[in-house]
Amino acid sequence: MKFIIQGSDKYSSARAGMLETAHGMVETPVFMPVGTAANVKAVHFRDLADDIGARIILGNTYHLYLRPGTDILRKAGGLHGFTGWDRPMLTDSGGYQVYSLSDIRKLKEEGVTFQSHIDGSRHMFSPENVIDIQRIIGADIIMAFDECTPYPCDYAYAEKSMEITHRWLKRCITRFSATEPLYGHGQALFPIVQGSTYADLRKRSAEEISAAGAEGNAIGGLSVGEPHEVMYEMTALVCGILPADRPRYLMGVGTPANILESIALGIDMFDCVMPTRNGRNGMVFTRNGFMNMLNNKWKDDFSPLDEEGSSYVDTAYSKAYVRHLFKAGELLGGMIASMHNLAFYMWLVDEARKQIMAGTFSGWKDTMVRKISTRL
RNA sequence: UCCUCUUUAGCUCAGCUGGUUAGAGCAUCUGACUGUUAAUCAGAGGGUCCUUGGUUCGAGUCCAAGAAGAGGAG
Repeated sequence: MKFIIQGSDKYSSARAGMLETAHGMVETPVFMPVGTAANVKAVHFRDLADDIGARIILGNTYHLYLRPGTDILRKAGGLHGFTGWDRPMLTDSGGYQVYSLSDIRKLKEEGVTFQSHIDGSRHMFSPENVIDIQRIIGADIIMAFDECTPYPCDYAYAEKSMEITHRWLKRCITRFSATEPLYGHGQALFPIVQGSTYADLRKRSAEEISAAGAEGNAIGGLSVGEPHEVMYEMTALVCGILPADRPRYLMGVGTPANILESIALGIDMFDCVMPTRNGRNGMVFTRNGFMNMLNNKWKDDFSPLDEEGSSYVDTAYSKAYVRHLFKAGELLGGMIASMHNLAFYMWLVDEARKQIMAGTFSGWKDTMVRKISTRL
């Protein structure tokens, strides 16, 4: 996997790049729509590719392992074969589920035992089998198995957790090196920096992760409830240590403003459920601010959903109509909002890229952050 | 004409032998959502308990009369 830096901002750490994966080139900064269970919820793959212009999407080891399971995925030729999506993919390792499903799991040195949220059955994830499963899923980029610490997290636990994540990384790399891709295309393994909100832990983790010499690096354990300033502080600190010539991936982030601020700190890759989940719940992001489509004020606003939007849904449907769909509990509302929001996120990172290349990123970013943070 | 039943939030209804500030679901309005256990979750507003009179320390609840609606008989 190759990463070429094509431009960088004079007044911030923002950069524009090109990531070469087995399934094609990815221009950065990039936003990866979250497709947990072999689909991006409420959005067709055709729309995701053609209308939204998604360049790379995410899958999830935990969810795909439980359902449909590795046998089916193997027979289907991996997740690409199963879904028909022929662009790049990245899979998360299940580390986040260790955090989000914390009431039904047990963490030990060997790995994590957990109960399925679907049927309660007992399973175990270890660094080794998480790599094996991700070989079967076959994504272009796969993630190391980590523990995503909650916020707040006391220092002692954060340190202990970070250390186990580091030990797990070594085991992930060993297993990764000892195994081959199954479908004739290469895979890259990204390790994950942890350390909660403690600067010295983040520094140690970033150094340890950098030393692994991976093709790209991720920052995890942020955007779990900590104040934005803390998130930015940790991101800046870690970006200053991670190798500059490799892509940096800030996991799970975030709001449109979070993304622009983090691009300024040197992040190249993002993923977040926000455009799709919040979209299904009636929230629509635009370059002038965000709207809750359930609000009464849209009931007779027949103007386009977003006259500046790039998706066809933006002008095909009015605000009043979309509000009606949400009020009526119609599925189409969530589909329209998901499509619009993803297209908006794509526009946001594309525009950031253009501004970086043109040398105008910083000023544009400050204006944009103000605008997109406004409630309409 | 007579008999029976019903009347409580915008809607559909709970509310015991009378006893704190009359509740629920839905609807309405608002908020939350960050590597998806989420088309989810949370909060708020909203009442002449049909009317009038009575019994009682105290009535949505008991009594009387009336009103409106539904069903039945003639």
